[in-house]
Amino acid sequence: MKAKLPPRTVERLSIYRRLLDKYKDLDEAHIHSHKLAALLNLTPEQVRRDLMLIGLTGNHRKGYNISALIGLIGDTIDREESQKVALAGIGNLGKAVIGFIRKSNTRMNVVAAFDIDKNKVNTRLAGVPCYEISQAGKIIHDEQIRIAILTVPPEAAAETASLLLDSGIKGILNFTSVHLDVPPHIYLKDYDIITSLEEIGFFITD
Amino acid sequence: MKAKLPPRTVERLSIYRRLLDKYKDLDEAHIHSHKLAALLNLTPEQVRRDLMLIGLTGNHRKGYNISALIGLIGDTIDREESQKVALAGIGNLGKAVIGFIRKSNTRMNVVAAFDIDKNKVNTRLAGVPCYEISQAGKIIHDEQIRIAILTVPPEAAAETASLLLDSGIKGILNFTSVHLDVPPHIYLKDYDIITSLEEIGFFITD
DNA sequence: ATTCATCTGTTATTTTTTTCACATTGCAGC
DNA sequence: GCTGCAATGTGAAAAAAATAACAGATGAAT
Ligand SMILES: NC(=O)c1ccc[n+]([C@@H]2O[C@H](COP(=O)([O-])OP(=O)(O)OC[C@H]3O[C@@H](n4cnc5c(N)ncnc54)[C@H](O)[C@@H]3O)[C@@H](O)[C@H]2O)c1
Ligand SMILES: NC(=O)c1ccc[n+]([C@@H]2O[C@H](COP(=O)([O-])OP(=O)(O)OC[C@H]3O[C@@H](n4cnc5c(N)ncnc54)[C@H](O)[C@@H]3O)[C@@H](O)[C@H]2O)c1
Repeated sequence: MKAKLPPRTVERLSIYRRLLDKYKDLDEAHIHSHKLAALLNLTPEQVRRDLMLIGLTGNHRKGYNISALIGLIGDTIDREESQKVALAGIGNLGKAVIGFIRKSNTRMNVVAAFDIDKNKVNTRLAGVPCYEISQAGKIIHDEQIRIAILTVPPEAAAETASLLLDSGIKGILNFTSVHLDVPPHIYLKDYDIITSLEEIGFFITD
Repeated sequence: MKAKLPPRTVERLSIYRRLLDKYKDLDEAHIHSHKLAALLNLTPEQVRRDLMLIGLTGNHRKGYNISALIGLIGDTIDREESQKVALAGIGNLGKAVIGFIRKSNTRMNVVAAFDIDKNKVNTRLAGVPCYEISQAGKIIHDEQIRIAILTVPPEAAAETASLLLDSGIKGILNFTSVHLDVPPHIYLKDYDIITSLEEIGFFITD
């Protein structure tokens, strides 16, 4: 299991599942590659190849069975059980992110949030317990959390990241726009809205 | 001007500039391709190729002049003057995004925010005026805003997007996780944190 | 002034990703 | 039960992106 898949395919698989989760209750039990492609601005070939790579066989007439598809994507890209996620920095962005993940139907499970601000600790946010950042080491270790979301202010980014890594975090989603120097076995993903905006600005046509 | 550049290169150019903006005041006037690459987890060849594509010539011994680099990236990826951006949905995420863009040193300029909640309109957020969503059409048209950020609740996404497009918006950065059906000449960029997290979950190694 | 190590600029190569093309399959309708 | 249309599954081709390789440039050291 867990064959070597192209990163782009993994990304799209996650997107297929998110889209189809909304479809699975209503109307059809099956979907065609070209329908799925049209919904996501992809090509039908791309969709078929992705599904081929995970070994899903569609019906030549009816298309792909939606619940089989969702199930197999899960078997392919999810770990055994739901994965625990920690979040550091309960500001506007942190709150939005926690709320969003909680509302989404995903196996990513935010189980702890950390902040330095005493007013924010010992509360719950969308069901997630908030702790002092000083407790992060212990909690991440005890709960075996391996993924962290970093939404602290830029000044605190480097320091907080190294604390997280010392506690056993293996992957970081970094929103701080600060470059983090992480060892090669750590999976780091940066997201910066400015980059997205500038790309849009470059490619729009009047 | 504005040669046909690969999307990946445009993305990285934006990232180079954001990083180097922080460097330009202090220490060195020049930077080597391998230094820049190391700071961003890229290869030196990739950096050199990107800079070659925009016609930047480095000094064979000292590397690239940082201010020349910043200037040329601007000449390449920016439009004439700063670009106006509108934001719809002043919730937690919307507030975080406005604050972030305002603090960043970018030519992307958020000039209007819209919400349906009467308590939020006629205030200012990090200097950005907030209006009723019903005024969006007029303001976007009058101010000739062409880029919009969508941070309304999922239920309102489709409706708000079509309002924005009708008002003259050409590019949308969509955070709602709802699929938007836009005409082909509109540049749509979706961002979904769940996809990023699931990708991290798939690629981390224990 | 010359040597030399090091870095750039660019062509060539490899790898990755997407698209094409089409044989094969399954079902609806006759 | 055939027939034919409309899908899928997949090798092959093409395009895009990343990496390698190296000639030529430059300034530091002597
Ligand atoms: N990448 C993007 O697209 C994007 C968008 C918006 C914001 N951001 C960035 O995300 C971060 C958070 O933004 P925000 O608007 O939520 O800011 P915020 O100021 O509202 O929240 C920051 C939170 O971090 C807490 N904090 C401060 N130091 C800490 C520490 N050492 N350990 C733990 N918590 C600490 C603060 O108490 C606060 O609650 C900032 O770095 C901002 O630049 C990025
Ligand atoms: N993609 C991501 O990573 C990500 C992360 C967090 C949140 N989100 C999404 O972003 C959106 C906003 O999230 P949030 O946490 O800020 O939610 P929120 O509820 O705090 O804010 C939504 C805002 O939109 C306003 N609004 C509602 N209907 C509107 C309309 N028709 N026109 C204009 N404004 C309207 C509300 O008054 C509110 O101020 C949601 O769709 C959420 O799912 C996405």
